[in-house]
Amino acid sequence: MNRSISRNAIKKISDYLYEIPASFREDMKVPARIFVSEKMLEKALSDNSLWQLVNVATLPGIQKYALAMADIHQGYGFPIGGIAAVDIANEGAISPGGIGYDINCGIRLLASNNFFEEVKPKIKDVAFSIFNAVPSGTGKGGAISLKTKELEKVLQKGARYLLEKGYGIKSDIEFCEEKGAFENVDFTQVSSKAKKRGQEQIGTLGSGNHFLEIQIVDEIFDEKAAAILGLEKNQVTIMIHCGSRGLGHQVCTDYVHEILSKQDEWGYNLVDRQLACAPFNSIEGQNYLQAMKAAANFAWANRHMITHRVREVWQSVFGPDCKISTVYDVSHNIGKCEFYEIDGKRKELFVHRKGATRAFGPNHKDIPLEYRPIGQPVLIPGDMGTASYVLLGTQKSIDESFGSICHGAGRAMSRTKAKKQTKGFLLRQELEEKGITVCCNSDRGLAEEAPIAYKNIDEVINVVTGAKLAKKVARLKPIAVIKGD
DNA sequence: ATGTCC
Repeated sequence: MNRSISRNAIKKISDYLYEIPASFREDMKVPARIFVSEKMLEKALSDNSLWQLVNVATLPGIQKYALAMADIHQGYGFPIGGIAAVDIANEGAISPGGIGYDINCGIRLLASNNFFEEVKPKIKDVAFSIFNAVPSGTGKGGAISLKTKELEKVLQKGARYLLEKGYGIKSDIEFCEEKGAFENVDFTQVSSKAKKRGQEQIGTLGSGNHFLEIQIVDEIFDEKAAAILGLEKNQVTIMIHCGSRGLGHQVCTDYVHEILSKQDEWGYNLVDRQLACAPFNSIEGQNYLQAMKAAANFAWANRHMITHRVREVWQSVFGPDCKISTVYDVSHNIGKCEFYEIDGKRKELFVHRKGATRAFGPNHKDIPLEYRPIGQPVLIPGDMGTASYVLLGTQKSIDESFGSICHGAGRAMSRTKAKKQTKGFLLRQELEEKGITVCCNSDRGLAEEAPIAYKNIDEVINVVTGAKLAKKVARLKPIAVIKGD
């Protein structure tokens, strides 16, 4: 099978948009489009990610385009940094690979009411206290332990259940996508094996690229919007990047297995088995949807509990009057039912976002009232030790990319390659020399996430803002990195 | 991403 795609097959539409026409391969139902610069397109051609994007264009019921952003790289079946929307009423298919193994992996940004000068002298103290209060690393649990019935409440009510139990504050929920939970979720679609894996993992960070950073607001691009989001220059923020841990992973594993066994039954003959999908309206499709929603609720509860722990630590270090508030929480691995205009008709689509962040423009009803005039905050982490961005979604993103943009810098090399090319202890030293406190038990874990293993975040951001899918509000710079091994 | 292979 030829998986390489030649540059000649790709048509330039504008400086930030390229297209592989639907005529490129006979099984494509729609064109594949990638929001990218010429320079970054070269990177995308170096792995199988564009072949995967072409495969996505064959998905039953896919509408308009198979889309990818500049942070595209190879994933399970679907590329990471990709978006696919299918018509629910007209043979649309739901695919676990289009959402990813880490269901509702996402970013939460917290704002403290402290400034850099106040935090600087105590940075090691506060960073290591958070490192101790938020368990991290592969397979790690131990923040709290939930009984089966309690875990089931988390699956049904997400972060809202934890708020009822006395963890966190009401505004944490109000400034979270979906207000911290999908409603009316049938949690019985989550296997007992998945539930068991989740019981010890609420309030834990995980490993890989998951992290918690203490940051300062380094630059403001839009003073008015920043004020509405409660951000000022030199203010200290905390960014949490994690997902649904072993529970979400098990949900994906369970349903990929089930759905794979029925491809023939549904008359699907997909070019890559990793694209395995189910008719959206089939029993299996609906069961996966429910399990996916339950796992998403688990992830929101997870970030909510971490927020609670950070707040406790912050107040113990800087005093009880210090405030930690949730600026926003947004997923970048999720599937959602949303309405879009297709050929002049309003249609309900199921939008797969895999390593892609929702970026709704102003006045959308799903944005908190306070933010509605400016648009939805979009939180984009950079690679370790560089910078992260706060952006706002635009109407153009709704019109051109199903209300979505990128999710981060995107990997430029595999974890194994990164480990070979990097000395973890040197990287630790470099970060410390840049004034960044590093809380990580293993140098190997650091090496996997080395900046050279990632694309340049500024370039990725320039593409989405250049294409006017989002607007810049602020740039955040890390002063402490907390991560698992 | 992930009890990094039931």
